[in-house]
Amino acid sequence: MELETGLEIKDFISLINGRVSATINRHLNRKFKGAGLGITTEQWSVLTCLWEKDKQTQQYICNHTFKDRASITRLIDILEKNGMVIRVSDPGDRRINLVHLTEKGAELEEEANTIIKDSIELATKDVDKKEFMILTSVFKTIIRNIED
Amino acid sequence: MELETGLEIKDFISLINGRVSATINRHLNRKFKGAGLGITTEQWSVLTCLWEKDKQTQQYICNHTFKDRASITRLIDILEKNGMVIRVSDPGDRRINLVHLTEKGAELEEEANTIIKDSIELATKDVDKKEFMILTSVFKTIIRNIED
DNA sequence: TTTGCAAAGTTGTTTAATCAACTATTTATA
DNA sequence: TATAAATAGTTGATTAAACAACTTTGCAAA
Repeated sequence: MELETGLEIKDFISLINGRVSATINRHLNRKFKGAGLGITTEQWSVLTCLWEKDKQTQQYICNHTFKDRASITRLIDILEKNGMVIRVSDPGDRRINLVHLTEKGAELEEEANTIIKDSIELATKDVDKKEFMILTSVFKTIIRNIED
Repeated sequence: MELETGLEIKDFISLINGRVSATINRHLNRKFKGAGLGITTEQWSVLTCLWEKDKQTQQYICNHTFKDRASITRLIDILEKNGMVIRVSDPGDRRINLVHLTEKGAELEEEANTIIKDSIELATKDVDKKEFMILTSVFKTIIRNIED
């Protein structure tokens, strides 16, 4: 099946079914597990927000991870259960939870970043920087075209 | 954080967290739902195998959708429950199920493909064909680098 | 022939995303 | 001030992926 834009539909299917991101995710989750970090890549994406700036609201974490409120509630449930973060109710606005890193959660940063960095370098071996920038810009266009 | 390849780590994060494929998936699932098709994009990816050639084994469907056996078992459970396909045991090798399209399942093809086609054209508006080909080739390289 | 191994599927458990409905709190407005 | 609307977060239901353990069936080598 061919599209009016001249693109082949099957070239789009790995994007639809998320084969590339699923492969990267699987790879990284195995590395995390192998290193005994005790977190998944989804939980890692929450922690990156806090490593950058601790004590954020759940809403802030939603915006920065592109996940919805329900997903963040449940990811933080697990992170809290596993002792990586704690919820602290904001005394100034009691609707708000400020998510605090624990020492255990803070300590993961370095090792997690090393794994991420190594994996990205492995994944993008032989990928030209210019080509990667094109991919990034195509992504932005697609998101702009269809988001919400 | 910068990588040795000169790539920025944050440009890779939307790939890790699958933001683009998740956005496409969400968009398509809403279109399918809006049109009352009664299938998800994951179920659609199974059906595409059968529309191309009916009466395939579950293993064949695994290979062509890049999903694992357990996922295919459950997707076919749902498709069978909803009357889109039926499992028929192969008399020549009783380990094998041949998955048959029902009339209902076969009839979905045209409408589903129209939705897919329209959505892809919307998503790739203003995306240059040459740029899309680069994206496809970068994907192939990444998968080759890290798969299994 | 039997013994063992490979192949095709299934099932249980955990993690996650989506969507809709819900509570609690705060802010705006009439 | 009373009421409505917006914001922050939670919960339930459904669909899905990953992984390991499992059953059944077929095949090959000893």
